[in-house]
Amino acid sequence: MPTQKVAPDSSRRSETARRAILTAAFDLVGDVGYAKLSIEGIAAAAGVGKQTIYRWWPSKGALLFDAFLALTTDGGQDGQGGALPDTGDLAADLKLVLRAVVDELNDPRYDLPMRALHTEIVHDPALAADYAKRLDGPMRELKKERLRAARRAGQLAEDVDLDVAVDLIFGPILNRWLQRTGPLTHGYADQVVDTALRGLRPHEA
Amino acid sequence: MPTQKVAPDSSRRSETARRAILTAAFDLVGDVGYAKLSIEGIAAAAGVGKQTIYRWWPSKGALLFDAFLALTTDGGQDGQGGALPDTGDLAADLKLVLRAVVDELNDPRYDLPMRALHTEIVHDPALAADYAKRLDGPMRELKKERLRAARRAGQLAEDVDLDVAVDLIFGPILNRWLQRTGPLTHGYADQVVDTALRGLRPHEA
Amino acid sequence: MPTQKVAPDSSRRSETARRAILTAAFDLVGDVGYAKLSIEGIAAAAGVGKQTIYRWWPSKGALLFDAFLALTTDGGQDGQGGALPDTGDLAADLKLVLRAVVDELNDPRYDLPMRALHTEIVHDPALAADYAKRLDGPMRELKKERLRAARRAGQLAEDVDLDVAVDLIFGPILNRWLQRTGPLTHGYADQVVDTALRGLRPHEA
Amino acid sequence: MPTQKVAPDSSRRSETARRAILTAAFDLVGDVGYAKLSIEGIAAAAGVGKQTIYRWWPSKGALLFDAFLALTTDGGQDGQGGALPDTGDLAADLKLVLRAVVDELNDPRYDLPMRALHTEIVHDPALAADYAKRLDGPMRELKKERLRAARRAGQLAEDVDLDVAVDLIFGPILNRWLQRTGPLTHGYADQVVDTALRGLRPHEA
DNA sequence: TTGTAAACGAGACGGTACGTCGTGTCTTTGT
DNA sequence: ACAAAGACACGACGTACCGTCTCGTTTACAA
Repeated sequence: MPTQKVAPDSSRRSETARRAILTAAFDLVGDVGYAKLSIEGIAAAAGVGKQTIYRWWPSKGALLFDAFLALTTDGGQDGQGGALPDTGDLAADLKLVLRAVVDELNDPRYDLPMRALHTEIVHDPALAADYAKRLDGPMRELKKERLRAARRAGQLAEDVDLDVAVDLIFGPILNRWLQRTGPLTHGYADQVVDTALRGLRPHEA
Repeated sequence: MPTQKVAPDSSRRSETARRAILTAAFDLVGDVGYAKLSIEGIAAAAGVGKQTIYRWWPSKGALLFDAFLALTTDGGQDGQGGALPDTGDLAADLKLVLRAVVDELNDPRYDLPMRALHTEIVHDPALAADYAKRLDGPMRELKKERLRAARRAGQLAEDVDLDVAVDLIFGPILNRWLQRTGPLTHGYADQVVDTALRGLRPHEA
Repeated sequence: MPTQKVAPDSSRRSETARRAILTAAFDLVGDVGYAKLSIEGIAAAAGVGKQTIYRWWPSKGALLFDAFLALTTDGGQDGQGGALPDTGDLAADLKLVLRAVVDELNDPRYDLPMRALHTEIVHDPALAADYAKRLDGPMRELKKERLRAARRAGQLAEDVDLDVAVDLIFGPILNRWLQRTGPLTHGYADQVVDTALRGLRPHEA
Repeated sequence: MPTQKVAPDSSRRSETARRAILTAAFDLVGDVGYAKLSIEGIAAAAGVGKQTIYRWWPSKGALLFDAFLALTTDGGQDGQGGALPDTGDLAADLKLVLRAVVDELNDPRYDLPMRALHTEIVHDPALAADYAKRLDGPMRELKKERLRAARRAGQLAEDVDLDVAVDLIFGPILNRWLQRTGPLTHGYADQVVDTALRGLRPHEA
């Protein structure tokens, strides 16, 4: 099997500059926030000419997205081989995952960059599509895979739409984080999982 | 019944200018989008000096919020007397409401302004608090009221946290709208309601 | 002899406000300089509404002029009874006067206000006319009077134009002060008087 | 003879922009006057960004000065080779020069710009120093050179300070122009020269 | 003595310009 | 050919004042 190497945009391209830019972008947005994040600032922080940024990224959002992708997928491999845990207990596994998500969203190191990225996505359909394909898509597939396994194990209704299920489980956490409508805690994560699995209706008998 | 008079911020304040600004802000954000929305532009469109905006609003977000509040609460009374429908059939009622939400989110007249407002809220905790108190809060209360009625009618489990329930029902729609992870249709709204009410687990016998 | 009282512009006019404004204007221009002098600042410093200034003065220059007139003519009466000294020695008398002028121009308390007033005069012909009539005119008359006396005493050529003579004596000092083309000293004043009186040509035998 | 090339402030600097700015500044001040002269207006008239002005000039006065220098020294070379006329008749030569000065000061094309420049010099010591060195200084040297020649020819007293002499001859014209204390005519110029040369005292026998 | 009309302090208003910052493009000068 | 550097035209920022315009509140004259 041939080594699957991601082709660089150009053989001429300076890998040094690329990494410096991505790192600077990620760090800067964490420091100064989304509103004060500027291409100029990123270039200066990266020790790079502005043109080098404009040459390779079409928009601040795209750069932010790449920065995010590069610096979160780096050490751990969230999206590649990282399947969701499967101990057989769906609720427990989901709680584990959701608690991890909650922790990440509460981590100030990721909070600002993720909010920034989120904003760009909200306003840029092209970026949203890219996001759906390269970040949300793979993640969602992993989640659906876990649910499929649960269904096979008889822990999930046959007629449940897996996408809706994923939305039901992960949507509320994201919203509470974005809009700060309440504290984002492990307890809340557990409640969401339990409620989503069980449903809102009274338990029959 | 005493005259219900809203106290103005200042007796000196020009109501004409205030309304012109709010209208211009709302209209402009719909025209040019969030990224190109400028105080300068709003002032020009409103026929107003910039200082008049800076004098009364602390940030672009606050202005946007007020504009949103003033121009959506105006004709219809969303938050005051507008209780959620209660026909006795919880699922049907929720679907009705959610479909209305979907329609609104799909209305290009509201799409851009709402995205803009959302972005400001995401990045400004103070504004988020204001939003929680003045917009989301009352709405949420109405929703919870409907759920309480359903619970009294035995259509809702006694031990369900109402806030979590609201999040479960309304969160997914908001997310799909923001991130464009899929088409925002009546069908999707129905699916969310059904799944949320019934739960993900297999139906017991 | 009836008291020669200057009629106020209006019986309603507040003398308190008027004096506060003139004082504030003079003091402020000395503090912050001409460029940063603002009507708004004067009003604030005087504890007065802006309109009270606009009501009584047509321009910043006019106000500055009045302030100057009021606060320099106050204690000593420069223009009324203050004839130039006449000891019989024209050169000595002129040197005395010129040295006093030099001292005044070197006094930081008067430097900035006078420069400000000068600037307004240079750019505003109407103000220049007013200045010529109310400040420069009387002063010049006094100077010419002294020169007339000198002429009667045979110390001045019969055919000398007195206005030109005054210009010749006082012009150079003013210029050196304004343009800082050299140090403004008593010695310079003496040189100017001597040279002006004697002329540039070689002394005949 | 080596090419005498003035070093630009920076190799990167756009000569086009520089000239456009200087020209626009000079023209604008002539059109709208000193009070209404704005950097913004100059930039617009020059088809240039404001920053390009702020980048290269520390103040409006400095820009005005450069504009003046560039646009008056351009065609004719006022300061370089332009020695004062020397026909042997000092009075006649001085009258010629002074009449030319009078004409220039009366030329509406130069009146407003010169008043503006004068004002900036009066209020800005740094600019005054620059002016003394680059404009007034060379001019004054030419004048003094002519006077030195006259002295050598026995037409000037040996003990006369040449700076004072220059002040005496040129000061009055400048003052009358600035303060409009009288009409600025050739006749006045002649009178000043005659009086300055002859002195105010009676002609001895 | 009491209106009443002005001048007053305060300050909001529509504007203009300020001086700064960031945009995205372009040019210059090394590698 | 790409990169660092940075000038450029442009546009928006948030601030300071402009001169005009109400607002109540004194204040002094006239009824």
